[in-house]
Amino acid sequence: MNARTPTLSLAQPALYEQVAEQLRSKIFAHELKPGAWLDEQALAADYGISRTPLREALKVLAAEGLVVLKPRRGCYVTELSEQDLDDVFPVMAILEGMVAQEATRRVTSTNWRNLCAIHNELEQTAAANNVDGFFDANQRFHTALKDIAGNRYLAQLIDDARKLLKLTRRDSLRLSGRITQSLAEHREILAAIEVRDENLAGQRMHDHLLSGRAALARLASTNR
Amino acid sequence: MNARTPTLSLAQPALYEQVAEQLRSKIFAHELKPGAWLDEQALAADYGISRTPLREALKVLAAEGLVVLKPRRGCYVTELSEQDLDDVFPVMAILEGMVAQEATRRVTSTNWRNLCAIHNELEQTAAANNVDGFFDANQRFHTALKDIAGNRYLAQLIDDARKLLKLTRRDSLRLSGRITQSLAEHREILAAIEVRDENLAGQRMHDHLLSGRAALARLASTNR
DNA sequence: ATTCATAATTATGGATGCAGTATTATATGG
DNA sequence: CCATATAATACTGCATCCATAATTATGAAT
Repeated sequence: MNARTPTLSLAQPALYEQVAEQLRSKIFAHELKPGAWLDEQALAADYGISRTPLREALKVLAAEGLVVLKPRRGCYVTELSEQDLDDVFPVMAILEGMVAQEATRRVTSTNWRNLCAIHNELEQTAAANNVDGFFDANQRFHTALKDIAGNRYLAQLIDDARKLLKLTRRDSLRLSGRITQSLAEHREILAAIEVRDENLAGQRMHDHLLSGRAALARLASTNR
Repeated sequence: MNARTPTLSLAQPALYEQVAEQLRSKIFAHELKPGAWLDEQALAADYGISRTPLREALKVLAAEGLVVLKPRRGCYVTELSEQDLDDVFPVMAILEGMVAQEATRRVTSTNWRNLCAIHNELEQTAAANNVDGFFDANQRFHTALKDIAGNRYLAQLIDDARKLLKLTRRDSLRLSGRITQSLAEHREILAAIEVRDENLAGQRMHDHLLSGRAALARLASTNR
């Protein structure tokens, strides 16, 4: 192995991957709404590329569940039903619970300080009623736990599930009182980690996720 | 909607899907071994098709984790490390545990009779030391539970994980004594379902999967 | 003989072109 | 005026072709 052949290729990702990422952003931003048809040649022309890499990108997105490919009929952005949410959320709750459990087992003093730092941001953004800041810190808290848990497969599944859930633009944190409740739940989770009670931490994280689902359901019923 | 436009298209799957399925079989049969390079034009020539649908199939397999795509360097069958197995198995144990729990909650008398019928096959094939028969009935038992649980997302994750595990040809059931132990565990799971103790059923299924992992690990150490 | 540089070969990534099927528009009959 | 049949259009799916990067083979120099 010499300097000329970088095995850890920092090479730019393939074109189809770049396109897939662009499309993901468009889907998450609801620039491409659920149910919308993806016009291959229009998109290809848009990006100034041919249909070949674009179609490969669509295959990837289909595997992630973000779009559905109807043979001979084209590609459409996935529409999540309430039933789908009811299927995905409990699974995600279990998986996030497992992360919390595993992380509690493996947490070091360095990790712990980092978690506390992020939690402080949660406290402060919540006090300032800064929803976006809370959302961001919340995301980083869960990411930090995944890193501590150290199970790449588990982390992958959770990331995939989160991508799916992003298809619904609804955000439970915008529900009145939800931030306060979410913060309280986080405090309890952190407390369980502090005393190294892995089962309790797992259980509380699990319930935390389901509590988020319930909030989302309330949001759905008020929004109609 | 008229007879001319079958919305439930029974149309044959796209070529890239057929190819993906063919390749999956080859990978599972270890005709294509972990680490092996997939020669695009050779395979395309083999199937008598062009490289385009073949490459689309490879994207799908990559998303499933069965192959890895190295930019500008080609496509290789995924090699699972022991670490990967240690990551995947606990997750699968959790998921299968959730299936058992959910199925216990929803099982009907009809379901129950079906489960018992399959379990009887387990008993008989085990008594006859029919490993392949036991393997098959075992598969159908788990599938039946997934159907009863009725969570499509959960079922999908488990199927994906099982595909990954098929990359290792090792089969814990071939380990001496494993069938007897597996059968005993199944009996306990069934008993928990019978008394509708969902938590116990989930716990026992979880442990059953981990017991399978342990057997696999023993197999790995004896095989070297 | 071994190592490095250079040339030839080969494979991947992407673009273009074409056939077949879905969809839409048009026309004809009731 | 509406429904059905037919024609026109448009898009998907696949094949072929080309450019570029990677690998291998060849040759020269130490």
